[in-house]
Amino acid sequence: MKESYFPQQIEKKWQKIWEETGAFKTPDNSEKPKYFALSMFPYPSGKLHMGHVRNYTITDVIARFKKANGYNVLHPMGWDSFGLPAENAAMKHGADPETWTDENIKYMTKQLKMLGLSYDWDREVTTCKPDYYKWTQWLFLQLYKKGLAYKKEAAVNWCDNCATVLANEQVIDGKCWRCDGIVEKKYLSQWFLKITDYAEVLLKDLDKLPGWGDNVKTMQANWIGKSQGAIFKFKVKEIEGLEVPVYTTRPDTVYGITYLVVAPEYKDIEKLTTAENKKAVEEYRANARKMSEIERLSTERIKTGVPLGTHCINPFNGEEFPLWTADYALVEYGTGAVMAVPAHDTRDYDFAQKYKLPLKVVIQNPEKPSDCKDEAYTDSGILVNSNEFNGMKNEEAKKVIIEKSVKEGFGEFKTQYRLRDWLISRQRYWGAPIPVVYCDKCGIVPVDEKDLPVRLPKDVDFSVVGKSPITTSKSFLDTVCPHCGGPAKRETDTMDTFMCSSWYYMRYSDAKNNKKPFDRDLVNKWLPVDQYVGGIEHAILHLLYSRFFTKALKDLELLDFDEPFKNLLTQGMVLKDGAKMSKSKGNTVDPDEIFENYGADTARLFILSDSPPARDFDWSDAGVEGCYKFLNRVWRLVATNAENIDLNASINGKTFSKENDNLIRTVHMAIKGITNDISNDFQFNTVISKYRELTNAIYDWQSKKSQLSDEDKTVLSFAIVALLKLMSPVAVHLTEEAWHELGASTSIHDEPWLAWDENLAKLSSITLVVQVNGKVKDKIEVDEGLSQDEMKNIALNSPKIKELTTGKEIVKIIVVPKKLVNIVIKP
RNA sequence: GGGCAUGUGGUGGAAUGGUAGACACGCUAGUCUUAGGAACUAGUGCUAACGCGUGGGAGUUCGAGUCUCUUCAUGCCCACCA
Repeated sequence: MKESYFPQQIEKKWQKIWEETGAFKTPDNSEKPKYFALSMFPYPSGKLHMGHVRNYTITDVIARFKKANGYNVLHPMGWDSFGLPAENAAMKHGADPETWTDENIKYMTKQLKMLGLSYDWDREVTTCKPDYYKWTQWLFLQLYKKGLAYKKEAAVNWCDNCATVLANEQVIDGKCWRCDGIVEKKYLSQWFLKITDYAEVLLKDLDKLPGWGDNVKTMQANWIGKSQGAIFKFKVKEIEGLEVPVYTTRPDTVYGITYLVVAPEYKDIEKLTTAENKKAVEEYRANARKMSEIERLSTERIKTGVPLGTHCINPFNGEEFPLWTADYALVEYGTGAVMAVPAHDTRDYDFAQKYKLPLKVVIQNPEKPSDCKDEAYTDSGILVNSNEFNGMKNEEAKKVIIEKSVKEGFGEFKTQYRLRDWLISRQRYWGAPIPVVYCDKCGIVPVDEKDLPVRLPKDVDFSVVGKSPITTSKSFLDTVCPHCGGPAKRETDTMDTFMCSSWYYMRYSDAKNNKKPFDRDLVNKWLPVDQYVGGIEHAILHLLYSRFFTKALKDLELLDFDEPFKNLLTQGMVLKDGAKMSKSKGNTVDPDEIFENYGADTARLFILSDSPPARDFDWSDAGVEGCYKFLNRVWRLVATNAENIDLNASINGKTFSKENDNLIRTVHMAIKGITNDISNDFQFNTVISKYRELTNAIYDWQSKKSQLSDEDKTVLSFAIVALLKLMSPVAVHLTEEAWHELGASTSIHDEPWLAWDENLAKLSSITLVVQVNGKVKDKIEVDEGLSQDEMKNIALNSPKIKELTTGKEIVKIIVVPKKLVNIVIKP
């Protein structure tokens, strides 16, 4: 065995052998229990970045660990390959998006293979291929038939740069999530999925996910945004028969209303405006329309509004108050109208201050009454000025006040969600065409299932501006109506790529099926995903959509489970010098260079070593170097001892010298510690520190031996075999090469994981810690298995302790078995 | 403004309520080398020392990095959602 470590040669060699022998193929049928380990599949942008390396290494180590522990592991990979960058590249370089995407996939596949990942490539899924998007389209049709996909005219988020609409989830601070362009509101007829039908169950079932982090769950819960309250209807004084309904979560403050606000886009606003106020209201509304989302959402912006001239009547007490329009009321939430209670709501307070509107106190803190002149009182308290409800606690009043409104016919209980329906149309080329046609006679008609897929046309002009390139195709647009056979036009919108990624993990269970998206038995066998690993940036978008899809497909009886991902690990970002790696900052590290200079095993080891997976990881060149040196150290340890190592040596049933016994104990402790660290939240950073501890221990042991006896060789063999096996999920190539150099003929990756002996996984002696008043004052080496009294005596007889306790009154003595004695004295 | 995280040496980070700083990076000496950015050995929280030390302040406990309250700072997510 060569004493020098040449990762590049070793890695290429084994990658080839593994591929040729089909080492990572996953059979559908196996006696073993299943385990589905999944990384979020990448967008084929061109090259892997370190975030990918981290993500896939984490999942790969999990997959290999589970495989060694007796599971039939499904560990697939695929490509989220529809999307705008391909189209932009096409526009820039004149390349076909398909060619551009294919080339990227080819290159990135090569990189993934160089990383030594244990994927079953037979199950590869590529969302832009017709054999995949056919089924995305098919699923759309099933949702359409079930009434979960619909088209409607709506104010949508429009990004001019990308010339397409965006889902609410894709608008960040009023800007486009992709290009940072300013998002405007436009009225367009668009396709939506009815995710709001599932709002309640999507919220409630978060409780079924103990394997998800609370941060992700609260983010989803906040996004769904459930609130409970009431709708009250207010009669308009000037107009017979017209009512303005409002949604409120504070029905207890209903006696404190002093005005009412409707959104500028409110449907009845023109009717509610008097002739004198018409001009001012029109101006205000025109201005609101022009404002971008960013300006409008700005918190710092001072609230503005204008009166409409009309009034409403409070049905609870007959009071009259004016109607205003102001853009702090949102047309798309609740009813688009708000009852304003300046005394008990900070926004209403600010507005009332500005326009000198009155305020009326109806909730009081009995300990600290306030007239609310200086600020709104928004905490709980006792009702005042509220007729029969005076003296009630406001939390109790909420219910009875709504009950009164229900009984008298002007109100109802109402649960409201902030979640909106999912807008899935995109006016872009590189996506799955929405499979419907428009017929003059029959209207919207779904494409016949047997005619799927609706293929993307090739005869398109990518240089067009301001509209989708797909509309330039001559072959695509005209078709016949599947219903009446008459002439019809195809839908030119394509689907949001998040549709494609909402079900890809199901396709892995039956990737080659050309009869259906997946076989029901196979999807039920492999899913849900046992461990999903990916970035926190998908906490809302992808993960919420996927949960919705799973529930909808269950209702369509295509599968039998209701949550797609049992356990979720959200990995932290990869940083360099404390900042996120990005091309614009110029602080990226190219994985290819790392593979070339140090090898994949070093990259894998390092990316797991410094931080726990959920935390951000700071890339350092010195750290890479350190990992490379460590692998060299391991290699040298094995190589210099190759002649002394017998893979078949057994320590069972033998007794050993003290120092050999100690090395055996160290190995058992390492097996136990590493197994527990992986099982417990995948703490790979401590796993790797235990590799180092074990390696150091073997070197130490060896440095005390000038010559090895047969017993020594047996113990050394035991330790080295354990070290290699424990390291095999991480340093996949090095351990395989060493394993074979030591004479094995089968793969180390087919060896079972190691078991430890609880009696050996601890030190033979213990350190007795002696404290006085909780402070450590002495440490004494003692045998294990002392009685509590013996421990106490040893502690009290220690010279250091005697010195401290002489002449002092001992109040009590605490003894923790096998650990410590704490002597409490009076000071 | 709301929610969720996170605060431990020069740095990344370890610590079932029981020896704080495992394991590394870095640094300082030294050995071996023509040389070393290789390898190995020793040291490395602060303090001259008594001692002091897990962002600050309180509390529970025989004992707190860990539990409770409070406060500050940083990061992320949401944000005029009535």
